[in-house]
Amino acid sequence: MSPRTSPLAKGARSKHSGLQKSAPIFAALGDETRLRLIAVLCAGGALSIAQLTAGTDITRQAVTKHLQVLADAGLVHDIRQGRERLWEFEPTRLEEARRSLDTIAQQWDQALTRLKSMLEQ
Amino acid sequence: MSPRTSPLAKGARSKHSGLQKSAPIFAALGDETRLRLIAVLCAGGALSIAQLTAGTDITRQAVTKHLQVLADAGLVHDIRQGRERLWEFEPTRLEEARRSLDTIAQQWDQALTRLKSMLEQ
DNA sequence: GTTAAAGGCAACCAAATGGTTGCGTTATTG
DNA sequence: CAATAACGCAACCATTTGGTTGCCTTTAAC
Repeated sequence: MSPRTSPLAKGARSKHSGLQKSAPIFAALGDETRLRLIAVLCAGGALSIAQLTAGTDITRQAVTKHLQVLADAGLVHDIRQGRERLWEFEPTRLEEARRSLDTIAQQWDQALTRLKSMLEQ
Repeated sequence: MSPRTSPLAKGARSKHSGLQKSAPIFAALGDETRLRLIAVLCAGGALSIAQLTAGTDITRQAVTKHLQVLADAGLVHDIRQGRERLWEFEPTRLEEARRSLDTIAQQWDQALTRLKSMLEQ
């Protein structure tokens, strides 16, 4: 039997190298509170920390931390304005994440197509 | 001044309720190793734990744990076969995640459109 | 029927995460 | 200028996470 080549070997891995870059974006999206913040921000424009905290059951500090995580992932950015700090949604990185999921879905479809054509022979 | 209603209040939140459901999926995707596993699985069909471990610098146990996380999120499933346990990609939940990102992007576009039309008046 | 491969279980570990509280700073507002 | 609103900083905490090691079980191969 020919020794099965490992699918995760360096060579094979480099083909998918674009994907791993978006792991931090997904990680930032992988929290209910942060998803809620994103949803609110992308619907309502620039909001202050106090505004974003009102109506939640967590502390302002917790919200600040979540916003920082989102900012590190490039999903939001802040605008200093007087004694307030307004936060705004940033769509660029989200598009990256969308393209990543599209890539995966495409590869899956291709694999299915290949499998199908092999079965038809 | 009318008291600014909190954007995260229960009423406003229920409008976006579909989103929070996909937080666990994003969390599962939010790790480089797991993204790599997904990429390999969606390209190569069903693979065993040993195969998935070969070529990585982490332990078989670590891979097992990652696969379990992906399975909990519904992104992969396993097939017992003899002494092996084959893992396969499951596209359903990934589609959910895609739709979530689409929803966010849509809402952002709508917000921009509204803003634009307000500025034009 | 041994031997070796594939995997499961469980304990353990360090670091990251999600959250809190307390207190200090900056900027409005009256 | 005094009061207060909005925020920053830092310490602290429990839990989760990503990973390891050691050992046991199951299954295939010879």
